Amino acid sequence: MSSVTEADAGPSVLLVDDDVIFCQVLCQALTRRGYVVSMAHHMDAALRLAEQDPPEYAVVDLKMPGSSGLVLVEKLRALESHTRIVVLTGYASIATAVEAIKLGAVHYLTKPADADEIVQALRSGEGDATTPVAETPLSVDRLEWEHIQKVLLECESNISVTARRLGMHRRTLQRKLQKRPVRR
Amino acid sequence: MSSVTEADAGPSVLLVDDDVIFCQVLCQALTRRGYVVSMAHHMDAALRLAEQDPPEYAVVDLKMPGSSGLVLVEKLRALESHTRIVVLTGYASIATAVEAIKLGAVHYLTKPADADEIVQALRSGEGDATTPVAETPLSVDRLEWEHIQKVLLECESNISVTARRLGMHRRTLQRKLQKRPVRR
DNA sequence: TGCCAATGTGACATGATGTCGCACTTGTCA
DNA sequence: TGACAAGTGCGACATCATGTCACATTGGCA
Repeated sequence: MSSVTEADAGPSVLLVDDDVIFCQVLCQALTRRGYVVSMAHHMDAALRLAEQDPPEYAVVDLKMPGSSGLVLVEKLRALESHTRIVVLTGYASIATAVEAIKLGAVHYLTKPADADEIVQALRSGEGDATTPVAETPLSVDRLEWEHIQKVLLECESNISVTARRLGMHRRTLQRKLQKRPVRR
Repeated sequence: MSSVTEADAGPSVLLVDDDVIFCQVLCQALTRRGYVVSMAHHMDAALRLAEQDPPEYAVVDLKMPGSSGLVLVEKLRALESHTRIVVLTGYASIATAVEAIKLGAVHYLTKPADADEIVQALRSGEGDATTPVAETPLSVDRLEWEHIQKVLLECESNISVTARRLGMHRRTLQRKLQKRPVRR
């Protein structure tokens, strides 16, 4: 948890991601674009910063030590409902995307995403039904990933319970969760 | 476009999906659960039904002849903002999921999904709480089997094409098809 | 404090998968 | 009719994923 605060005006943005390097790079990119950036690498630190000075924007990762970034989205919104939050994760799933938007995130991006994309997402307006529909169905691997994520969310991220409900071995589930999701 | 309307009370639900068989099966399942179901297989028909009598619930597919189901979500909400809409699609993506929720859908599911899941989604987060929590989700194997069968059908049983679309090796697909009639 | 459930991780036998090759069929087209 | 492209079924084999057992650690609860 560190903070880079400059004296003058510029929209404030809070970065929350346990990947320190990633944070730093993104911090630079945003600073260069005129944002006043603060960073946190886990939930507690993020909350402390936000309580002290609620940011106008926030970029939060889903996979963090301890609890899910979804919880953070909820808390940030509770603290200051005008904060525009973008979820950014390398472990994206439809289940968490739906949840994130319901909790009030303005957008949901998958890593890798460049700074321009992120800025655009932060400022994006309401939805407008123009998103094209995929032309190919999900691959089996992807479908499995989505299903697992869905059940996992229903089980409040309890891996043991999820494994039992899916009729799969806990060890196997763990291994699948560690891997990054396949595209498509 | 047909409609199954019964005289008495029961929450009304509009099914919109160009897959006629799928619609009929789901219609039966919902009717059995006490819903008053009407069906449409493309947007115009759906809108006509909705204008005439806005439903309390709606289940809409994304991939339909003509325009995207997302447009329909928008229009249904414009017609009657209390309609609780669930998007259900075999061509899911994170982008459309985010868009659907922003447009006001209450949930976003990927096919295959069973009737219980759909009902649960329709009611999710509804005022009077009561989230009965799904008992046993489909096993991963079963899900995979259903998905394969669906795509195989779309590919007119062409195993090579299906394998490519599913991102799996043809040999593997063959083996899977030989083995399972699959339980549970 | 001891118990219980959940988690993260290592190790290992076994089964599933990706990959290549080949023979055979079918439909198209010059 | 022959050449050709695409699909199918199946054998073989190296590699990877899975199920299974074990153990240490953590956090809640009585």
